[in-house]
Amino acid sequence: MARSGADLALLLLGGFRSLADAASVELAERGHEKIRPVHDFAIRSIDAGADTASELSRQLGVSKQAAAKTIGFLEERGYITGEADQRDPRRRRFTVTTEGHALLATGEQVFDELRDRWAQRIGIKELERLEEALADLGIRAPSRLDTPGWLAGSSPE
Amino acid sequence: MARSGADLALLLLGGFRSLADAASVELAERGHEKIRPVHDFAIRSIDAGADTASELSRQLGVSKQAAAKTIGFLEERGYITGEADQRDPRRRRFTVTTEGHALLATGEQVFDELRDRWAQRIGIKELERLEEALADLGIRAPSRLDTPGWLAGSSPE
DNA sequence: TTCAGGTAGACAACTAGGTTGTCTCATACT
DNA sequence: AGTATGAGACAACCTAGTTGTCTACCTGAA
Repeated sequence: MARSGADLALLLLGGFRSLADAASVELAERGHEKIRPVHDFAIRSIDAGADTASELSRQLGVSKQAAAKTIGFLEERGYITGEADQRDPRRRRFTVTTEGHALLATGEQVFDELRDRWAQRIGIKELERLEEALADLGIRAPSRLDTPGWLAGSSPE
Repeated sequence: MARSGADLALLLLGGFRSLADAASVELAERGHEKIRPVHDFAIRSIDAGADTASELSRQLGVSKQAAAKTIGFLEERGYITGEADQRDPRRRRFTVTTEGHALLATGEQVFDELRDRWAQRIGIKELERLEEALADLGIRAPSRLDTPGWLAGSSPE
């Protein structure tokens, strides 16, 4: 039973890590290796219209160079494909490939399966209650997943 | 309301980040800047007897070099102090200073205050229920807080 | 009593994933 | 036309870790 704030923080981190690590393994087994959340987010952003490096960097809140690196990785892996913009030759416009959409779908599926497994352990009602409590606390998806110093600036401390 | 596994993962991460970021700010305001969780863990380990770099590295599950860096930081900040071992001149033995214990106490306090704030928002019963649900899922403190690839290998994907 | 093996800690070089600054070049406003 | 703005690339750097190699020293066994 957690009684201290630090324990609560560790429970939340542990819960996330538990899901994340399991998902990582699952994804690798299904042919998607070395995928990080930022890749998923990037693909979604591109799909949603952030189809240039600069625009993606704004969407993800990282530097243009970081976005360019991510794009490089995704293109190399075949999740997105790029070609020069007709109207503005400076730009390269990217689109999500079938492979990219498959990654998104697989990722969703993997997480849903993990959630189902949790529901079996503590009951769907209890799980929904947990989700609701967190939502009630106004928790939202972090704008950035990483950030040097995200752990750096904080935590079980 | 979260219905997908990915959302659940983001809620947990968001919850942790929310606590962690707030704690970071609080700690800095109370005179402890640039403190990371690993520092807290390291100090506790040293206090518990892992008083050399090598032993600390084993306790924290990182390389000796990483442990040595952490020790260097903590010593420079005055949280720990070291002196040569009488019996084995290779070793430097470290002890936690008053300052170090103060950091631990402040950290605990900060997290407890943040938890109290959450309790006020959703009620202590609901919060305890959340904690219990996570505990029932067998969630435990991650053995390592960081690990290149902790997010790297996984997540909202 | 010597000597082999293991351990402590330091140094160097490397990796990953970001950062900032500077540059070129092309578009778009005035 | 001319200037401001934005795209993308390059280089250099940062942080927090890694591995490999080295010396110095302890310890236990022949």
